[in-house]
Amino acid sequence: MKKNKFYITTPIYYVNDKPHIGHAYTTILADVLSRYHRAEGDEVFFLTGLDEHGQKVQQAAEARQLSPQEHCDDLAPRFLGLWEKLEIQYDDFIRTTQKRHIAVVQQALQQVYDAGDVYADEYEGWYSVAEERFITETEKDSGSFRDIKKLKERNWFFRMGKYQKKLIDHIHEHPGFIQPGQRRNEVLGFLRQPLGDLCISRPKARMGWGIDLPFDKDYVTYVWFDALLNYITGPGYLADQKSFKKWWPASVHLIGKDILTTHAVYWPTMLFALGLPLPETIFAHGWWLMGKTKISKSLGNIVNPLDLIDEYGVDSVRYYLMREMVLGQDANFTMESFIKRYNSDLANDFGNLLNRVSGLIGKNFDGFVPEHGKMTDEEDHIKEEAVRLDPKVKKSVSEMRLDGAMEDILQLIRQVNKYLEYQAPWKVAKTDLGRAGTILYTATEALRICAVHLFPVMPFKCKAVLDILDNAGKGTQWGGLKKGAKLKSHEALFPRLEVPKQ
RNA sequence: CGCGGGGUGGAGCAGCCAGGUAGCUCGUCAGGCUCAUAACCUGAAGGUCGCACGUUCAAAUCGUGUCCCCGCAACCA
Repeated sequence: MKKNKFYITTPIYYVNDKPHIGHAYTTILADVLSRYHRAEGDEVFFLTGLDEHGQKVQQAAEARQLSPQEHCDDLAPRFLGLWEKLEIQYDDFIRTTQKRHIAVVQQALQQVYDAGDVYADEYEGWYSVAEERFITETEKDSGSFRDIKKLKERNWFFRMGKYQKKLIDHIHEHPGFIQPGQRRNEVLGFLRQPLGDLCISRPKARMGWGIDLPFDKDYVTYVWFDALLNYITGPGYLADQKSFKKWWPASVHLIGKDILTTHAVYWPTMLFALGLPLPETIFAHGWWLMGKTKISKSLGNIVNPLDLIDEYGVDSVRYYLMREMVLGQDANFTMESFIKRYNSDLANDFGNLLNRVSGLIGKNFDGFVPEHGKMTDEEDHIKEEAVRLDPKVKKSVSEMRLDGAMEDILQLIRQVNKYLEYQAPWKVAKTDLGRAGTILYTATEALRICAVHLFPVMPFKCKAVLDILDNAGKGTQWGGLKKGAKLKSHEALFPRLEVPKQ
């Protein structure tokens, strides 16, 4: 089903540290999905940003002897720099210290307060002096916290429990609300127990880096209540009604599995309290585990996948990340698997196919894409598969199965390699140039279609392919290749990586 | 018995919901081709689908039990 508007978000990243692979993965995934939707003609709004309040930020700033704001201002460009490097085409970059966001948080708080969903109460629990925060009973029992004491503190609470039934009903009525299904079950399991209320304040005496509660100046807002609201600040809640109405509710909140509860429980109840519709989908992906990467002398001691970008190009890293992580599962990052993917998929199959067709067309047709003659069953079969690829990829993308989409495309590329093997245009050309032309046209057109489908994942390399094919059409329909187009000479698209034998 | 997910040839996954020849990628071995980035193509070896019972003409697929791994379990991004 085609939608006209697609509003996708990443979490806003917490700036207590430098950006890492987890941030990069979620953001690339959002970018790839955005690009697929744009390619389908959808209007897209892609929001990402930074979560800059809270205790951890305050502590990180103190450790560097900076003010919290200075600390954030210093880290923000690092994220922006990485997004640039990763070719991320976001539409808006939000920082929770921006005026527009502070205004939304305070007005939202006031609204919820006025509606009677906020009350003050004494909270008593175990407090870790070293960590400067309350810890859970489980954490206390784990014994990994020293210097703990019972502490009683007055705080403001949001009546989250009030919306428990409504949330459960919503999840039941909207099977796609929390994905994958496994996570949905997890949330439903969590909601089987009574849902308590949420503490949404922190006394300034203890933690001052946050947004003032509008109804009590001695407190700042709990960081999650602040952060989640970014999703409505972005499209213009309270500031630009027209824009907000156009974009909200979000199509997809992409998140890591570690922040499922906040997004699937806190956030929806907050939206209920604000009288706003819920996002269509909250999608929790898995984690990148740093597997046992063998250290190879010739490849250097690359331990951070982000370092691969400078070495092997942003496109191959984007491809690897999209291809290697399955749906909502965890994935292992290893140098071996990266090289394997790169060589087998990108160098041997994709890049090599380009060389084959461009080389053959160069030799036999002076580099001009030949006219195709009569299509035999073999050509019809390739064409049929190329046409079928479009709905396949659309389906995989709509289900967030980027690994499946990549595999679908690679299957066609392999099939074209096979087709060439059987048709052997390098032989046919000697006796029947017309027939060879038909074969090469078919292979090249199929390759073009694959490049178009791979474009959202590998924008640089796929643009290069289309350029080599003389500004070939960007459509996924058969026939986008210009007849008589002059192919450009080129280097290997993905030079094979040599791995020394162990 | 807190809730949930998973255990499939050397590795990583699909198949399970709607039972009926166990599929894909990588790796290994043999062969072919030689247009191409020592790439590409074909074939082969390799799995009692964690284990045990049960339902059924028939189970990786449904049910029960059991072992192992993992995730979640509220104020912590």
